Amino acid sequence: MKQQLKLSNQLCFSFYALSRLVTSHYQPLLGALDLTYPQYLVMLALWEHDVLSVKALGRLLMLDSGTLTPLLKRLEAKKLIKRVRSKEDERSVNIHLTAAGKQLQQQAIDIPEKISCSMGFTMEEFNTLKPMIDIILQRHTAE
Amino acid sequence: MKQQLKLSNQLCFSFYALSRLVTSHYQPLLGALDLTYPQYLVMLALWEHDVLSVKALGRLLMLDSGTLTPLLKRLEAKKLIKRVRSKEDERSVNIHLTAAGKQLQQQAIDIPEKISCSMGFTMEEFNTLKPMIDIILQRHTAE
DNA sequence: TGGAATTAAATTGTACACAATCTAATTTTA
DNA sequence: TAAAATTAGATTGTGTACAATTTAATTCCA
Repeated sequence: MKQQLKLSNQLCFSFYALSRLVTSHYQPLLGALDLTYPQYLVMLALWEHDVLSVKALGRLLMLDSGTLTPLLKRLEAKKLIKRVRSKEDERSVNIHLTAAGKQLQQQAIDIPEKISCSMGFTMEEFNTLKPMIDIILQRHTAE
Repeated sequence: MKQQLKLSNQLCFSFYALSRLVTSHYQPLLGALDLTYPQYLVMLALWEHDVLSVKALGRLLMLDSGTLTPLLKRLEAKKLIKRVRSKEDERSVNIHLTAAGKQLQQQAIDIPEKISCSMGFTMEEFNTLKPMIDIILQRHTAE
């Protein structure tokens, strides 16, 4: 196998390994809040937007209803959110935070700093990786 | 939530979204070979090393036996590999390629180029991202 | 040397991911 | 406006991930 093609593979593997490494660093912090990483992402989105349809959540997190529906049911079982079918469009389901869901934000407030610390990101890494990766993501999102 | 802390979150989310985006680009190519992306990674490792213990595979791919054992059973069911308990150490299981497993490499030979093309990676992205991410991975692997 | 500690896989259980399909509601358009 | 097409979620089925535990084999070491 040609060297260049092999390296290209490894870049994709690096993304895959890095994603799992990052998630593993969240685990002890999120475990204390009884959240998984994808559940935390949903909570982050709701803390920012307050109410979101399943479709809007899916667009933000790039996840489909096959992933979100059971995840949202688990968050509802924990009393952090409420799923309310929209009156204007009965196909749509709106996700609301409960009081407990809103309060959880206080316990999550220092997670980003702890993760950054735990991962040991440098300023240079942050400033280089974030824009470069987001450009790649945008290339395949906008159409 | 402070701006800087929020951005740190989003960097981790970018990693998570990018990893899934990359995998989705492999899917149509690997589907033709009846492989998933993690199965393809195992095959890549075996094409390079010929024989590997489950432990060695786990070290290379950063996956544990809870993930690998069922995955390897599926590859064995497809007749691409053989699982052979080691004679020297009966705790260990060595993974061998079958003739079919070796031959599959020919059908996979152009996947890296197609992925690079499909993802639209630039030289600059490749040359910046690969070393930077691998340094982050190494920080948390070596101890 | 023989019991304690360690190690390698396998197993169990929970939670994503995602393709494919289904159902019900809404929009399009002939 | 009524049938066709589209849309939003839910469901089904397969395959990871990974924590926690178990089993069997090996190594340590008192």
